[in-house]
Amino acid sequence: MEFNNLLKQIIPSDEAQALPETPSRDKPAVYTTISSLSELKKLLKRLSSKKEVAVDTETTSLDPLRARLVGVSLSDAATTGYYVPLGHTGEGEVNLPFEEAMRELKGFLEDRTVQKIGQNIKYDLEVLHHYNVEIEPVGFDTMLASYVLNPSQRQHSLDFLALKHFDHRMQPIKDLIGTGRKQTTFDTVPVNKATAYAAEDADFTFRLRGKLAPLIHDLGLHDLYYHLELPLIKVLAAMEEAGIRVDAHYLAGLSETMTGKLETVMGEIYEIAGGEFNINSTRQLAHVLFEKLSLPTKGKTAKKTGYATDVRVLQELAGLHPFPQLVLEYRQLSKLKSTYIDAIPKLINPETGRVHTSFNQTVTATGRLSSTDPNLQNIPVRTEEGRQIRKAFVPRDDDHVLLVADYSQVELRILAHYSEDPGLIDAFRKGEDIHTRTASEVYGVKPDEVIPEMRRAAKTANFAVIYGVTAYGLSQQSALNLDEAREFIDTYFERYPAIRTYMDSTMQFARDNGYVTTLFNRRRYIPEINDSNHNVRQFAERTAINTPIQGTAADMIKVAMIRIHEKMAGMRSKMVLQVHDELVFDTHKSELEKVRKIVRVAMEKAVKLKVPVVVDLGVGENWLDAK
DNA sequence: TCAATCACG
DNA sequence: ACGTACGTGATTGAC
Repeated sequence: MEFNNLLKQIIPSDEAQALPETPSRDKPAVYTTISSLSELKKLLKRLSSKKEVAVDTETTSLDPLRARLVGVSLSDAATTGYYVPLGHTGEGEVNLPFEEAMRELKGFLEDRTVQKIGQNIKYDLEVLHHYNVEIEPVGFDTMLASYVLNPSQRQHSLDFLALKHFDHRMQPIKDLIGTGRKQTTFDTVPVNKATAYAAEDADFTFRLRGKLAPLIHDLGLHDLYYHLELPLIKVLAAMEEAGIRVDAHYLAGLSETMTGKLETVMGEIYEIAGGEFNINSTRQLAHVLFEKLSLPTKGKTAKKTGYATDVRVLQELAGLHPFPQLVLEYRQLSKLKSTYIDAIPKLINPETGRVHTSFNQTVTATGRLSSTDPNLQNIPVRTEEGRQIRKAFVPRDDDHVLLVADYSQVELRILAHYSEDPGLIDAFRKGEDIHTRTASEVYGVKPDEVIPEMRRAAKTANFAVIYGVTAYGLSQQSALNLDEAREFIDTYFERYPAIRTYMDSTMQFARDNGYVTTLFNRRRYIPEINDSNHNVRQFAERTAINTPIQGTAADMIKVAMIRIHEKMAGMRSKMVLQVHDELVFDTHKSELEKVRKIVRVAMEKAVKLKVPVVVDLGVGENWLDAK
């Protein structure tokens, strides 16, 4: 039921009259079940003369690659919607004949004269692709539009957007399929109820386009939206469909090894603790560390609910007692086992034998992608034990190899571009090792006199600048103490003076406008930049510094991905993963040189910066060896 | 559902 | 004198 009507029932009618009008109040929505093939043909014939039509699919699963199609809904005007039942399984339910109906729908969905509008249309693309149906052209995605308008907004669901933009409460899906253990699938929903639900989805998707498209235009987001984010949808859909092969047999072996190691470490831990306890429980662990063993505490947890036992604390305590080191080992091993070694094989799709992550395009505040189910953007690489897990990611068969391409120092190059700092630009133009150059500048020694310790400090400082440097933060991350960190930063800005100017002017822009932008005009609002609370304001300032840099890097790789996808059309090789500054390709051996060239050029020429953009390429029989 | 922890760029 | 790195997602325990 519509929200204003709900209110009308509980407040006096004269007050209800004062509520703002919405179209649905004036004109009740008409949602129609399409109950025969001839009706479908008639409808699609009428819709084929429209400029744009909203499309939505109803299925049996949130996972588009496992989902079976249950119905399709369409809308070509506010307050109207149509539902085409295809796979309802309830007793006495009437579906359209599947093959014939799909043939008609395919003709319409692939009719290039009609722009298709969707909400999270990547999902519908993947579902329909399973039935050999494309959606083209994709003219608008309401979820993606909402994200581009405000990437900090937590929700872009249709329910949320209908409430926000139309003050309308959508019918909850829970009302149809239930929740928890009693949850059913959409195919068991009676057709009449399905129509009310599904047609409403298409209706409000259509209406939202009318609201959001002008906003996209008004905020100068046209190019970002129509030439970057919207075309990326199909690229991501193809990557998700392709998936990556995982060697489950190898991981099973790793799991056995890990179990053995864990048992050994656990035994040693219980020995010292004088009895068994749950090492995973920070409360129980803190009890053992700080009461039984009387080790000194190193501060509270973030929310101050207890004493911290994180890696930094345990590393410090490791100098005093053998126990903390064992806990560190336990933590590392159990993390790898539960999060990766045992979890990933469960997500192998039995049909394809591969893992198909979901790349989310509407999550991050900066414009980056995120990856879930499983997250393939945080596969271990930093420790030796972790690297063994990377080896499990392999080419699809013996005719393929993995090709990895990653941007070299892309965020620092973007900083050089934005700040136009002469020293930073000079270093990149000469192809110098940027961290050695920084160490040489700050410590005042020749590059060949830079010792590893100096380079390490310089490297940390270079990252710190991108994050919005503070002396305290640098001292926590490096071997420098607070005073040394202060001095290091002072000297750093003496050597790279334009960086400080750039940081100041970025913060000033944020204070004046309430937002910052990337090179592609992606916008992130930072209202806290003028907050009266010092901490809140400083956090906002670091965000203001970091977002244009991280966000521009995200823009760049998205441009490259679209170009690469176009250039690789019809080839056997597939782009399969993106990890922020890295792309992974499952490459047919016969196409290796061609793919290499396409990828290098697309990535390096995605954006013209004032410094060279450099890409490192590697090839191997698994993800680790290819890097 | 939140907090703590830790995996990645 | 403030209290601090930027951006994510998954697992586990505790309530």
